[in-house]
Amino acid sequence: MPELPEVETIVRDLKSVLPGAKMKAVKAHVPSMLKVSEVISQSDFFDKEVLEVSRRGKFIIIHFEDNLFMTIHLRMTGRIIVMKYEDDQLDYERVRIDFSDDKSLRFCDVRKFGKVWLSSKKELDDFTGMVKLGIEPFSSNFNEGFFRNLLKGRKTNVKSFLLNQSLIAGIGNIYADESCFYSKIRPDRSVADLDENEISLLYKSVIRALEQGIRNRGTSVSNYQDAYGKTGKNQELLYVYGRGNKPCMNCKTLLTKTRTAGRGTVYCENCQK
DNA sequence: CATCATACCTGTTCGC
DNA sequence: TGCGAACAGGTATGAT
Repeated sequence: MPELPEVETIVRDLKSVLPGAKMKAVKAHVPSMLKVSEVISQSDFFDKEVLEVSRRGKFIIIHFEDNLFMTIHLRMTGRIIVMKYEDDQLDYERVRIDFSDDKSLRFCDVRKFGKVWLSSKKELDDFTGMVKLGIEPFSSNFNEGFFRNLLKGRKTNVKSFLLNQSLIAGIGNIYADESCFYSKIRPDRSVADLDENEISLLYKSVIRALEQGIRNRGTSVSNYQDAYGKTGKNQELLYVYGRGNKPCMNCKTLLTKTRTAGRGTVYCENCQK
């Protein structure tokens, strides 16, 4: 659920409220969800100012002065809310970080898959697992040629390829299915069978799907909300994700729901070849 | 190395 | 209506 567009939306929200604030306290209601690297302690962050907020794949990175970093991954049901300082604990609140200026960041997560890491800059990549991430879809290096080279020699199917974070960072189940529909390619096709035209179309479709998601402040299909607790609008623009057995918006054929790459996958048998 | 299956969780939906 | 099974999906891990 929270995929690149949802995380990007939250990061933009955080950029407008966190820089300049100083961390005052950290409280992990579920201790296993807060990981502190061995070379620092959480008290090192106290009174340190937030310099900037950024994103890498589906990771949220909060950069503090003195080269200290707080990294957050929402996994599937994670949510971040920035609110005024209050003592009330939110539903499924797992980690609470209080800042100066009456601000409080709450990390809520029904299923407890999400994580918060505290680390120095030096160990940031290895400690969080970000080191394994592939290219950013919106980096200038990610052009059609790069995409073609990524596919070269692989035998996996299109869906698995798109979901593999070590190749391209940020695509999840929603945008993978939508990208396949845009490019009229079945998700279970082998990438080795794609012709030049299809590769080109798939590349453009990935960018189009992610851009549209960001423009609409994310897809709220289950419980995704931005940092202010508001839902996105992209769910109104989905062609296939979550629409199994409903008519294709293009040809009215009932959409097929299957399992590919271990995920629920929806596509149109008529439109996608 | 590449690929695939499974575990991690818990609220929701489905089938009988 | 009630209850248990299946499902939801991002990623680390282990198996092949």
